[in-house]
Amino acid sequence: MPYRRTESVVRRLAEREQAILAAATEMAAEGGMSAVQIADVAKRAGIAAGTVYRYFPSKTDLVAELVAAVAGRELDAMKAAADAAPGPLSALAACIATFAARALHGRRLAWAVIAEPVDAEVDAMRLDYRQSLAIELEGRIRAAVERKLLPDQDARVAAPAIVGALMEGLLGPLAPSHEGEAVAREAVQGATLLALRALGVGDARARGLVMQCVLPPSSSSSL
Amino acid sequence: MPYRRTESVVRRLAEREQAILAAATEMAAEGGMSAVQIADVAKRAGIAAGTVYRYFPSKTDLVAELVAAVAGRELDAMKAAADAAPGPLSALAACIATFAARALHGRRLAWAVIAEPVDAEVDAMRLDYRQSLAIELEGRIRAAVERKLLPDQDARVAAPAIVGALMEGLLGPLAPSHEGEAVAREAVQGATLLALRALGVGDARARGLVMQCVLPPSSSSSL
DNA sequence: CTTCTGCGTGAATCGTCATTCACTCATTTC
DNA sequence: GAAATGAGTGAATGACGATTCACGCAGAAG
Repeated sequence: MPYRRTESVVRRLAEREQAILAAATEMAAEGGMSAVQIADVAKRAGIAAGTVYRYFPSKTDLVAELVAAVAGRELDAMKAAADAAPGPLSALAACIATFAARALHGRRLAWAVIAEPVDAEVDAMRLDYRQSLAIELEGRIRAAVERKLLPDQDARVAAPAIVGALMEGLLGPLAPSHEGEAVAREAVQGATLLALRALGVGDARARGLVMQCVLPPSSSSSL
Repeated sequence: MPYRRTESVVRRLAEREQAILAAATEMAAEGGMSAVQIADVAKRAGIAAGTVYRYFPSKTDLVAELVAAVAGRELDAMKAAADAAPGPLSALAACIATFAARALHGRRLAWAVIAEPVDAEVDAMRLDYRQSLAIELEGRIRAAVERKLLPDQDARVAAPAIVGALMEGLLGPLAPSHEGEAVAREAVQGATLLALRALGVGDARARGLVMQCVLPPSSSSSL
């Protein structure tokens, strides 16, 4: 009978794979993408460098899974928040506020996953995330435009622009530090307000929407 | 008498320095920052790799000068456009439209200089540019807020957010291709409109401002 | 014309990481 | 328990680029 993996071995292998992924994610969250180095990831996961290659064919694949995992969580959160909203505009607001709040909470990781410099191959994976983000927003924008809740506009341009505004305003190196919880909340509200106005929601209406948005507690972290 | 550089030699040296800078800028414009490699830059400038180091102590310094040169031109253009405008809001609109139009024209270079991934040291230089951009906008926003032409807001957040929105909407990898002159113009107008609305200018008013903005001809390229 | 300074050269060097591989050891099979 | 399988190891390898340097040569000084 050929060699077969015992269940306990299978579990250990799966755990180890998760440990590697987790270690890589932590490295990214702490030091950005450039800190994700095989030797360091391996050390943090408590294994040898070569072992990483028993689980991931290349660093690119590892990073791709990392990005996919983080992106999936974030997109799910956005969709959930939006789908729970009463109308198209509220959904849009919820979507934006959720992204903003969660991104701000796991700031460095969000930046690493969405915008930080890496090599071309990894970049392709990140594009997927950005695209998913943009597409999610795009759909919500289109829905609102169709019902005349927003002025006519090209959602193809608007969606990425909103993503860019939030990234740069909240995450980018120029963004203020957002230390305390209160400050962070304010920043998220300000950014959301700005984004809604950008789409053509009037200032007063936008303020109302922002206030209605129960900001997701930072509990379900993006880490 | 000690060795002295003849005037003709001085000129040649200066020309060569410019040639290196120009070559580096072209490489960045064509292939992004990662294409700025000493060996290639040297080849394009018609010199040997080692020679580059007679003019720039390190690659970082070379890139820094590159960024500074491009940034200076762009900032000047923005300031000129804004200062020629009749009022604070027009100035803001002109500023944004000018940045958008010029960035779109030299798309790849603008992206390379402002947002593309590089190493930490080079990044510091780029921060300066982004900061200058943001500060320029920030001042204009503050001026408009003071005169009650815009709703109260934190210009520290708004300015970078606008830069981010323009970058991501017009330059980023997700942005549509903007082939023809007409399409590009439309994209710039759309982005400017979005930016103005983001700051709290009403949709109608914003459209008027955009229309008034005589978009700078693509003549004074950013290359 | 001779000597001297210093620019230009580009092959060699150095550093940084990802990736590989010959080997050891734990687990499985019989 | 012995043989077979494959997981884990980590030093060695390789690739990629920036940076250096000893040498040849053009132009400057006298």
